[in-house]
Amino acid sequence: MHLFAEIRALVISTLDDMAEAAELPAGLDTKNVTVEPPRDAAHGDMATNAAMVLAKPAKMKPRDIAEALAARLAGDPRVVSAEVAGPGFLNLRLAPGIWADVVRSVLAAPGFGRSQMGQGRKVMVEYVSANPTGPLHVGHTRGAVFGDALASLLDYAGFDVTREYYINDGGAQVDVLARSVYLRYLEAHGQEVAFEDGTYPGDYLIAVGEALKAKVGDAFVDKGEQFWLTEVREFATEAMMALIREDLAQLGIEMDNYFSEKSLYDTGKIEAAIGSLEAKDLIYRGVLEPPKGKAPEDWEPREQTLFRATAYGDDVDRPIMKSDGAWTYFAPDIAYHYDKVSRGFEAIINVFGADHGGYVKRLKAVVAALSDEKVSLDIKLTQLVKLFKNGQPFKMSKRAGTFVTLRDVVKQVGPDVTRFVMLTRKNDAPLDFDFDKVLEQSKDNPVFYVQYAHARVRSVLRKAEAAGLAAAAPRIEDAAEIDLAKKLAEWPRLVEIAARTNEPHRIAFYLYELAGNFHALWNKGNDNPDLRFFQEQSPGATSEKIALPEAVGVVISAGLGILGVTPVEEMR
RNA sequence: GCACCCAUAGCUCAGCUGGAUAGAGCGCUGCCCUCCGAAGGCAGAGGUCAAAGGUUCGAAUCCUUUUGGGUGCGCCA
Repeated sequence: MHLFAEIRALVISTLDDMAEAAELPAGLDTKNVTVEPPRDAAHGDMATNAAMVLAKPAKMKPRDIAEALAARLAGDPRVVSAEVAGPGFLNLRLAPGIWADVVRSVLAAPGFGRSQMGQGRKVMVEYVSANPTGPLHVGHTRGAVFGDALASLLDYAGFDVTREYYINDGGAQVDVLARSVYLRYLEAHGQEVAFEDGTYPGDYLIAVGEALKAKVGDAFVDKGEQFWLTEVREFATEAMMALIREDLAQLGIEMDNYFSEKSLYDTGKIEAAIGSLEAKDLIYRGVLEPPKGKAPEDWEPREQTLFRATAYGDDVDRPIMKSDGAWTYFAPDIAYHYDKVSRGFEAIINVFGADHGGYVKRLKAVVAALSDEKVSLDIKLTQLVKLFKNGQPFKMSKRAGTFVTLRDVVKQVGPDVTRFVMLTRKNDAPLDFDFDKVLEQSKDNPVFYVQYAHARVRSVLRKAEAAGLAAAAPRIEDAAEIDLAKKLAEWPRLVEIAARTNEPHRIAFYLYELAGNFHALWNKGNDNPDLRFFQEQSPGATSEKIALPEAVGVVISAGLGILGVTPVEEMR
């Protein structure tokens, strides 16, 4: 039951009736007609802007349309009253029984709030995609959680979602990794080594060096790079990816696919992708202007092979081949997105760190060009995470060895808290993460507040179960009960808004509000025993009362499920 | 120099394909809590939505310009 969709459908069909009866011109576009909860509860249960949206194309006064619409809507059994207000809003009051219907439908079948808006369309969410050169750190954590929750959200909204990780194993940085592992390997053989600039000195490679020794013995000792680089690179990359998969597993993240950049080279895939662009006359040889104001001291004009990105909204054309004839990093990116498009995804979403903002336009240009603008690409940038401990900023430094890994965070606060907190901000807003505050048990900690509401629900239901009682037809009468049921009715609508905007944080904020309404009702029960869910004297009344909290529990678990957070049965 | 993101209450932040008197938490002020569901509750004050123009029946939301902060900018991925 999607109450807002139902009432909107009622409004639209009523408008059609009016057109039929010549009260409105025929063929009006109703796509901008909305039915939404009014900001002020005094305005009723729902409001529609139909009259204002249609006034101009119908060449009528908004109030005239609104009044005619109101007269017809009032005939529907679900509508108690329809009043014209303000500039032409139509405020609807719904039959009191409707809130009990909402609660009943939450309990009637699993999946209340699941949407078909995706219609099974294939969408890819690419996220994390960290270089395979070390463990994931906090910055990656946010992208990982965001991408994963977004993927779940889209799945919940009826899309066919693929979660994918792009392994940057084709560039120079995996050579650096290989050399670093080689040094650890020599170390494992008892040699003294020095980590120069441009190598990774992290301790996490010690075990990899030892594992390499266990595998190949002394075969590579004191040999030139040409003897070992390829093999060590492969060995090291695999070791890093194993590490990263474990990191992701700590957060409950499981990718559907890991896509290797290296697999694009020497297989003709890059050539095929570039060829596709060439066929559209989007590849040419040319010379770029130097960027102004950046003072490139060694700038010299140079002819390069370029992709005509400006044809699709980018600021400049982008080089795809170096002067030595090798591909630039951008070429495999083109091939990778060519591959995504050819796998039949209708929508592609990439989750990047905010420092990759500069690539947004060129990638959009690539996808638009490759798909003839048929495939949409949305790039979500996640902003920085600032760490705090007891309110004090916590500085990260690789050099000082104080950089915080994903594993550190999960170890300290657990996967559920990590995930929820990472989603309590919009993706493009910076996030403060305080190791102490996120564990605080108080109202200003959303994680606790939402979990506490769920725990209270479970506690009530356990108590009822122990007394042999189950939920019966709900009675929703008190204002606090109605507010809570109304909030439940908003859930399907909220899911669709969140999915349409690719913004899973809206789920977290909704859950906080839902928990707030639930706690408010609970608190009212403190003063007014009639509002308690468990009625000591009356099993029948208890059965009627517990339907509402049970429904709240269902929606909270569904919402937390999207966020990847486990709902708790009790607090600690 | 250019591009992208951001700017909302003292603080941290929400704000729906543009909707009515812009919301929440913290902090602040006042009241309530011997017991019954207080790891609290209720109520209140607090705003030039960075600034100025524009679009429209209607703008925090869309467009332009300006200011302030962040990120990035040809043979590094």
